[in-house]
Amino acid sequence: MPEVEDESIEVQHLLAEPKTEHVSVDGALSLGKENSWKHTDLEKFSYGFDYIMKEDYGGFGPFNSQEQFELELGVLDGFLDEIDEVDDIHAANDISGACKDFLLDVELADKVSVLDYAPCVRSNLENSCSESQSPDFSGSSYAVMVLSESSIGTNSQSVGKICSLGNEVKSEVHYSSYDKWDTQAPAEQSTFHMSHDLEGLHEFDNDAKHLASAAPSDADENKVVQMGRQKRLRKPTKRFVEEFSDRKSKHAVEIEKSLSAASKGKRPRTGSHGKLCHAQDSKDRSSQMCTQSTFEDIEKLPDLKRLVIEKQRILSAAAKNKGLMWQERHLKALKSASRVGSFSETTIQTHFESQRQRGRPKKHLPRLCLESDNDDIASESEDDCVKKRRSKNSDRRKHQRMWTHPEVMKLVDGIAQYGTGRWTDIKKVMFSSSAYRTPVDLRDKWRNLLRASCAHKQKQSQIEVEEKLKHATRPLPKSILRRVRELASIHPYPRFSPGGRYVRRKKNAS
DNA sequence: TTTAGGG
DNA sequence: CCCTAAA
Repeated sequence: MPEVEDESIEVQHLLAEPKTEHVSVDGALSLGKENSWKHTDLEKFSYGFDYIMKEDYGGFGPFNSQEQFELELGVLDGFLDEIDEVDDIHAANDISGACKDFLLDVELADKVSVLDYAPCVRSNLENSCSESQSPDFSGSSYAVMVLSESSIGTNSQSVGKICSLGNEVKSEVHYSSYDKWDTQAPAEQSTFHMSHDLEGLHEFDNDAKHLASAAPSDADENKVVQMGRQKRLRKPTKRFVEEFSDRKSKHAVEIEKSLSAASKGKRPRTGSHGKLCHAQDSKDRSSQMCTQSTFEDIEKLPDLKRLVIEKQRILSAAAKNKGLMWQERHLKALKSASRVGSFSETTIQTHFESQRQRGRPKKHLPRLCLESDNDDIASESEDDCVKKRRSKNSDRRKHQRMWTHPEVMKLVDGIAQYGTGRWTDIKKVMFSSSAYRTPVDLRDKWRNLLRASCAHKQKQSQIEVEEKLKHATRPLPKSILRRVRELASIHPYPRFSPGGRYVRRKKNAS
């Protein structure tokens, strides 16, 4: 066990070394987040990562031997699975961003990491970006992860593609993967996922050709060719499916809000919107086609599988929509941040932080201009907007972000320093790095803290309170509570009486 | 724009 | 967390 830990730390260190606080490949990949990485896997991973960075971006490099070829494929065996294990597959979106940010940091620090792959990555990323930029994949950052797989046995080779053009980074990762789903499925069912020459995915043919030309033996070539032919989407893991469908409604609401906001013209519209429109639209077509093609076969499938497919359909819809709020929310931060570097920094950091907070919705594919979802049916989308606007009022509590204890402590410190009433200052000083905490948020949180501390103060129902705290996901430590109470007496918040009870000002006070 | 207060 | 009013 200590061995595993050591390795984990080492890998984390290597990957995240340039800037541990904000950006880390480890954060994006969720490496080390779970202990599932075995010692050997870690070794493989670090080697494979290195190799990919050096050779595999933009296509397979030459292989010295059959063994090496297979090794490199095997090296990343857990790669996709890990991404799947991350709370959602859109973590992939951040991988490229993380890479880029990582590179920027490496450059800035003028420090070459131990792996010494940074320059290589950069050039290859750029090459890849400019080379394979196709109409279907142009636009701002989003990610596509698709797997194709040979039909031979259970050892499958897959190609994952990660595009993030918005970050001016496009990366490709080739790996092999053992697809549990297919091995569980009877032979005749395993074809249900096959998609037939999807336009949006035509780049896979290119990948396959890369592979084919690089593959040392005929056997591999065969595999590779089949790979290209039998393009299919990887089915999301069960966990992914469940989480996604759980959040689906929430994201729908988010979109509604953004839509109405955009229609009101209150939200800033920048050039990136247009880009996004294009990219998202293209992606929508791809995913639509994917889902359609899977849908065609739905009749033939058993009920269980039909259910899964239906879920998948919902997922793709949700996936398309999830980025909207992300984009809107980050627009402010992006505007104030410097153009290139800070972009990925902000996004990555946000993603990283959200990763640490279980149960919180993650930020996802940037996605705007839903109206363009159905180019053919413009009127329908208008109707949708109306419907959404109508149901919008149902719940206003959207994109909430759980307050972590460190955050609470920062807030308390800030109040101790500035007192209540200077929330903007506190925000600037204590929460400068977290764009998602507005001064209003801080104030609201302080109000809640006061309430909590006051409730704790009242002895009568202390048992009840403690019960509640137990049930709470993150009960406030007594130390924090105590500080809040101290601070409350030093910096009395206007509407709270000294006694601690929340006093509402009478509206008709004369 | 920021803060206060209500929902 | 969201919204509005007021400063």
